[in-house]
This record gives sequence, C-alpha cells and structure tokens, in this order.
Amino acid sequence: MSVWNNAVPGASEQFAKKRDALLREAAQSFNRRGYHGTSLTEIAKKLGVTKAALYTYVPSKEELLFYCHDSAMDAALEALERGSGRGSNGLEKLTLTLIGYLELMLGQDGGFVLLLEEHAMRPTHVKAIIKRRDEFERSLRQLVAAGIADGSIAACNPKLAVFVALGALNWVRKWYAQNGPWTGHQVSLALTEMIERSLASRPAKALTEDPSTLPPVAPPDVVPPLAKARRRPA
Amino acid sequence: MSVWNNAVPGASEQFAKKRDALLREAAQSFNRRGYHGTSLTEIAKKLGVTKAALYTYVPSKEELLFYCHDSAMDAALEALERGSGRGSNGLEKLTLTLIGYLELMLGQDGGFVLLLEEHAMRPTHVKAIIKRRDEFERSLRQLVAAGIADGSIAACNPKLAVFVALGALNWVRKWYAQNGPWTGHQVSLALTEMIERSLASRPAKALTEDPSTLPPVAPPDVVPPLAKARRRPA
Amino acid sequence: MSVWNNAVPGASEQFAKKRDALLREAAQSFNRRGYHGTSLTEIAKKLGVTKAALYTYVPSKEELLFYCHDSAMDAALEALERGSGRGSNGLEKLTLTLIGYLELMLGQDGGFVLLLEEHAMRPTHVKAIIKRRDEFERSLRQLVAAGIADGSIAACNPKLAVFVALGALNWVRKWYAQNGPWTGHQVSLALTEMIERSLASRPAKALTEDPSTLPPVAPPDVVPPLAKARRRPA
Amino acid sequence: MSVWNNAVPGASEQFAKKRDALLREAAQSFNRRGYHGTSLTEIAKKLGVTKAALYTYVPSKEELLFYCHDSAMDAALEALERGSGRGSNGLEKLTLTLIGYLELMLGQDGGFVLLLEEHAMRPTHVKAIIKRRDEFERSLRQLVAAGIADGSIAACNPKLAVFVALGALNWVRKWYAQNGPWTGHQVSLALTEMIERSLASRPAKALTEDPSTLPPVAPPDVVPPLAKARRRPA
DNA sequence: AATGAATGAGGGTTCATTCAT
DNA sequence: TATGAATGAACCCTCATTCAT
Repeated sequence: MSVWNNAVPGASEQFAKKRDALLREAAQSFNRRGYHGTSLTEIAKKLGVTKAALYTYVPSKEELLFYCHDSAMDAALEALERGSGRGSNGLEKLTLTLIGYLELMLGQDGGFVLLLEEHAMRPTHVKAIIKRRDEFERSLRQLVAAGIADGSIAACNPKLAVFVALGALNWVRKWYAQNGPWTGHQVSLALTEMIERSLASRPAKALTEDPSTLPPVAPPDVVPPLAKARRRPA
Repeated sequence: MSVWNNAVPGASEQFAKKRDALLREAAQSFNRRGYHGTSLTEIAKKLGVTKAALYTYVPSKEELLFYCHDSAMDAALEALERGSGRGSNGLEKLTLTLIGYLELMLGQDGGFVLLLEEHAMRPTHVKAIIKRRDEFERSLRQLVAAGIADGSIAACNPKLAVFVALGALNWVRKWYAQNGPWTGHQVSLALTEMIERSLASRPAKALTEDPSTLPPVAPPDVVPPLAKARRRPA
Repeated sequence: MSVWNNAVPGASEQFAKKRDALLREAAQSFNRRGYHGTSLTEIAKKLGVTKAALYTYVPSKEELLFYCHDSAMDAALEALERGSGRGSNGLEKLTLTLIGYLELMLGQDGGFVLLLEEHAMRPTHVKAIIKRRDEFERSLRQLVAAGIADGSIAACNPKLAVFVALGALNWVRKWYAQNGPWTGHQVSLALTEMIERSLASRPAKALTEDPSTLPPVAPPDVVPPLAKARRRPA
Repeated sequence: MSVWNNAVPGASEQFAKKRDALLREAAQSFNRRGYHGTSLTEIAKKLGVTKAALYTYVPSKEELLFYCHDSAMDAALEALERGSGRGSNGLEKLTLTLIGYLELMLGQDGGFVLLLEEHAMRPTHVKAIIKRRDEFERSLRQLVAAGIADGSIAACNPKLAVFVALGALNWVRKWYAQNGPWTGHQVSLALTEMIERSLASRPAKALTEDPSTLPPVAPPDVVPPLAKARRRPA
C-alpha cells in the first residue's frame, strides 16, 4: 500500500517494486487461504488498488501463482548455494543451508515461499517448478550423502532425512507468529539444532531449552554472521 | 461407489456407511486440491452420484469440511490415547503415539487427516477444531516434558520439539506415494526413528538406512501390532 | 418464454424444446447485434431465465454459436437435398433449392441462419462449419454447371453466379421485416424469380412487379406446394 | 504505421492523415471481427501506437464507428453521383453506380464500407446514417424506376431489385480475397454484368464465363476509367 | 434417496475511458 | 502528441444451494 499510490520518481523502478509487493501479498494470501480461496479482489484491496489494476503487473492469477513459486525457488536455491559453499563438511553445509532457508521464510517480508497447490498451475508451469524443486531436494540429499561419507552424518536414508528436515521447516509457517515471543532468527537456530541432532553421527550436545534465551543476534537479513554464531565445537 | 447404489439391506446402517465414504472422499479431495479448489460435483462424481445427493448426508460443504476435521481429530486423539497408554516412559509414549498417527495418515483408506484451510470454516467450527487440536498438541508436549523428567528425552523446548515432529509427520502427505516403493508402515517406522533420535537423551543407535529392508509387517490397517513390532531396547 | 417455465410433461422432450428455443433466440440476437455484441444475460432475459440456466443446455457461448451455425447448415443442406431432388433441369433444381433456403430464413421461427463472425469460434468449430458450407456451395455450383450443360442456364462462371445468388438471399435478413407488407413466401418467390432471370438461357418473362399481388399460398412451413406453385412455363 | 511516427512536416495536415489511417484501419477490423469484437488495443497495435493515443483523433469508439459509417456513405453517394451523371439511360446509370460502389469496396485501401451493427451507435448517429443510406437506396430505386420508364429495365418491383443488387454486392466482402485469382476490377465487372442481366428488358448477351479472362484494366484506385472501359453496346 | 433444473453470488478477465506526466 | 497506469462496468463462467418430482 505504501509502495502504491506514490508519485513516479523512478519510472520502471516503481513498476518492479509494485510487482514485488504484489507477489509478496499474493504469496501470503495463498498461504493463508489457499490459491482457490484467495480472490484477486482480496489481494487488490490489501494493496489499495482495483482488481483490474493487478493485470498491469501479472497476466493472470495462475501466472501470479507461478511467479510466487518461482521466486520461492530462487530463494531456496540461493540458500543452498550460500550454505553449501560455507560449511566444512556435509552436516555443516546442510545445516547452513537449512538456516538460510528458514531465514528466508521467516524474514520480515514474509518471503514468497509457497509449497502447496502446485496443481492449480498449468502443466507447463507445474513442470518448471517441480524441476527446480527436485534440483533443490536432490542437492540436499547429496549433502546428506556427503555427510555420511565424511562421517559427520550418521548412516541413514538420505531421501527420508531430507523429507523430515523439509517437513519440520515448512511446517513453521503454520505455527510461527510474526508477533510471537520468538524472533525468526531464534526459531531458525533452534529448529536447525534439532534437525542437526537427528542426523549427527557423534553424540549431540543437549538441545537449547528455550530459544528465547538465545543471545541477541545480527539483524535477520544478514545471513552469514548468524551462521558463524551458530558454530559448535561438537 | 460400491457403498452407493446398493439395495436396502441394513436400513440406516447404509446411511452411516455412505456418509463415511463421503467424508473419506471429501478429505482426500480437500487434501489434494484444497477446500476451495474442490467442487461438490467433483466429489459426487467420484462417488457415482449427483451433487444434490450429497445434501442427504451433509448439510453444507462447510460442514463437510468440519466433519472431516473432526474425524481427523478423533483419530489423532485415539492414537494419543493408545500410544501414551502403552509406552513405559515419555519417549516411548511419544514415539508410539506418533507411529499411530502416521499409520492413520498413510492407511489404506487415506484417513481424514486434514491440516489446512481451517479458516474456511465458520468461526464456531474453527474454534471447536482448534480446541481439540490444542488438546492434542498439549498432550504431546506433556509427553515430551515427561520424557525429559524421566530422563528418556534430552532437555529441550517441548513446544519446538512437538512442532518439529508434527511438521515432519504432516509433510509425509506431500511426498508419500501410495504406489511407491515403501509401504506406509515402513515409512512410519523410519520416520519415527529419526524423530526419536533427535529427542533421545542417550546416544542413539544408527538409523535405518533403507526402509525397504525392514521386515515384513502386519497388514497396514491393524495398528496395534505395528506398534509392538517397533519395540526397541533403547 | 412460453416453452420455459412449464410443467414437466414430456421429460427430456422438454429439454430439446428449450434448447431449441435457446438456439433460435441466440441466432436472432447474434444476427442483430453480432456475437460479441450479444450478452448471455440478454438472451437469458428474453427467455425468462437466469444466465446461469443457459448452461444447462449449452456448455459455453462459443458452443452456442457453433450450434447455431451447425443448425443453419443442417437446414441449408436439407433445402439442397429437397430442391435438387425435385427439379427437372439445372435451373429448376437451383431455383427450388434457393426457395427452400429462403423459406427457412424467413420462416415464422426465424431460423438459425447465421452467416457472420465465424471466426469467433474455436478453430476446430470453424473448420467443421466451413467444411459443411463449402459442401453446400460446391453443390450449388454443380447445379449451375449442370444447368449450363443441359441448356437451362446461360454460360457463366458458376462460382460467381452462386455468390451473387447467396448474397442476394442472405441480404434479406437485413431488410426483411417480420411485420412488413410482404410475407416471407412472397419475398421468396419474387427474389428467386430475379435470380432465375439473371441465369436463365432463354428470354425470361417479365418480372413480378409487386410481390404483394401474388396469390395466397400454402402455410410457410410446407415447402413442397410452394415449389409447385412456383412452376413456370418459361 | 508509416503515417504515424513521422517527424512534423505538415503541421495539422499530419493530423488529418493519421485520422484517416485510423478510420481505415478501424473499418477493416470492424468488418472482420465486428464492432464489439474489435478492441481499441487491436487497432492501436496495428497502427503502432497505444490505445490511449487514439483518443487524440477520435472522442470515443462509438464515434469511430460513426465516422466509418459516414465515410462509407460519402463514398456510396459519390459513386451514385458519378454513375448517374454518366449513363444514358436508367440501366446504364444504375450499372455505372454499382460498379463505382464495388470499386470502392474492393479498392486497395479496403474502403470504409461498413454495413453491419449500426445499432451499436447512439440513436442520434444511427438516425443520421440511416437517413443517408435511405437516400442512397431511394436514389437507386429511382434509377430503376427511370430504367423501367425508358425501357432499359424490365418491369419489376424497384425495391426488391435494389435489394437484390445490394445484397449481391455487399456479399462480396465475405468471399473476395485480396490475394485471390481475381482482381477487384474483374470482380466488379463480372458481378455487375450478372445484375444487369437480371434487370435488362432486352435479351441479354451471354455472361462472361471466366472473369480471369477479362482484359487488363487501369490501376484499381482510378475509378473513372474503369467505368468507361466497361461500356457496352447493349 | 436421488435427480435435473434453476438460482444468486461471486470470481477472473477484458475493455473503453481517463489522467498525470 | 503520446504513454503507462488505473478505474469501473460488464462479461463469461462456476458453484453451492434449493426444490419439485
């Protein structure tokens, strides 16, 4: 709403900003009420414009869903790249990736993450999204496999391990309250800790009892320091 | 479909059976396409009747959703009761409950489990469901707390622990393929094992690498024996 | 309107009648305001029902247009069959066919005849209609060719001749007023006479000056007698 | 498109040219897809400008239609004036007029001729157009009457005769292909010949069999010579 | 108990039109 | 003069729901 109804300082820069705001708003609504349960009128109203105005930024509702999914995959794959480039063994790489992923999901802007109702999209779009998602999951499995090979992760079925991790992570959107007692960062750390524990080969140290006691951390959109702070002597 | 279009053997017993089939079919469709993405015509067609016929068994679509959610809670709470009544410590009780829950979700009939779009229901119904769900989650948290107290579970934040477990479990519906390589039972065991490991206080034994190597188990719709088969010396 | 809102005496016979009324009403509106200029609400209102009710009889507006075109072709081809089966030479066969065609167009029920905006239909439907129309026009050309061969029609380009005839005929819908001074039958005869004259090989007799002076004719939906009445010694 | 996007040579002369191009483009589209089936975006795109730019030249879509119709009537009345001023008897005058009319319709620039969906205009405009059209048709009828009086046309109902002629002529736009085997001029001659034959009082000479054998004619946009070339000793 | 027909509300989309730039 | 963005009305279509049969 703030983005909209503005003057026109930056020409097409405004366009990008508005489109972005639209995607974000849509992703949030889709997550809350489902794709079919969300009307464009609803989204438009939240943005302070008319339904018809949305069509300046997106050719159809279906494509809006696609853009959301696609942006989500952008974010996920970026988290993967960052995480796996930083850790020193399989477990660390995996953990760092998951943290990055969570930060995206819980970030202030809510992120675009969308995990449901892919079949509301046209087959072409479904395929495109599934392809990227498979790529993401395959990479995660490879991290697990690498962890098993380098001894950092206990022997297990990588497929299942990844499913467990993603399930735990994606579920967050169901219960995490923006205004709740925990910051997104705290949740990210605590959750990842539990997942790490379920995979680590060595005896894990005790779990953080209450995430609210965690020390203050760097601002939530700065991923790297968070990761470092998370380091653990094992 | 088989239930429908029958003669009139058991009077109102037929009614109950048909209603049940309707709920099951609805739950499946709701899960797949979302509440708003599912039309009554769709459900009716699968049952081999007309849309209008459904109104004999259910007063409205919204109420149909409510019944589904309610049945799901029935099942969840039953799993809780069975599980917590059988284990000998917190970890065991929790584990058994989760297995029971999973079996329900992956059972041959698909179960009613529904976890999304509660807000499509009328506020009264939402409240009723949320109340039961909170009861379920609270009990799970108490099992975790009990486990920590009796030493079977490592110190941790019970709320988070339960969220992780439920996330991993509920996610199953996204990736589990009825006709895939794993039986529902195998998945149940393997998944619970990973969750157990992330909570257990003592050094956990290695994880099952490939669930497909698990020994054959009792038919999938017989819940109790499965639980027993799972027993483990800790 | 009279067809609608009736009791239910003849079950699915009612369905056919209503559907027929819909097609007729649609054809009329399409002719008057064009396909895109006609809204379903408009048609529905004329029939005394809701827009949504139309979908019981027709799957889409586009298909409604297709049905109209198809019915029109049914009629045209029937006129062709009747006409060419009765005349004794090329000119007679052609003339009889054209009369039949005109009677259909000007008949009390208005007919379905639709000759415009075929491209508002889906390619498949366009092709289907064009195919039948080509068949009709080809047959007419063959009648002309036959007439030239048997000496009843003057040498000419059959393609052009048919176009002239069809143009003159189809134009009728633009100027013919149901409540005007001329009956459809009178117009049919007078028009055909002029066309016949432009093709006949022998010196044609004088044209009917005023169609309103024509003798009373059989009811307009009885085609055969009309044709006979039209006979002319040449 | 060429007219647009030019420098600023002739001040408001440019304006007139652009407006003309717009009318021509609009008429073509209206003819092809109908008034309601044609969007301004469509027309604008063909002209290489934005929809909004059209409003510089025309106050509304409805008025655009009116201008098209009006230009069409200009052309028709001009053809009438030229034709009736040149022929030496009723039949000749009529024939020359019709030829001029056809040349306009089939000319390289497509002409503005529009014969349908007048009711898409506001009543005022409808009346204005109908008035001019009636004038045109009345004049044609008078030519027929004059022809009957001077013996060049056989006795007939002038109203019907004119309707037949106009029908045959207007129908041309449905089947005439710009890139087809016949030039517009050839078609004009051949068609008029058939019409003439259907009206002439004296035994008509044989019809042109194949218009493609007609001698080459003057360039299609030069109307007068074409008419002269058509001369015939009767 | 079940159906076919009808409805009214709403959803996605298009489009002529306006306006600030 | 031309444009991009926005609007409001209208359109096609779907769907949950009702009702006579």
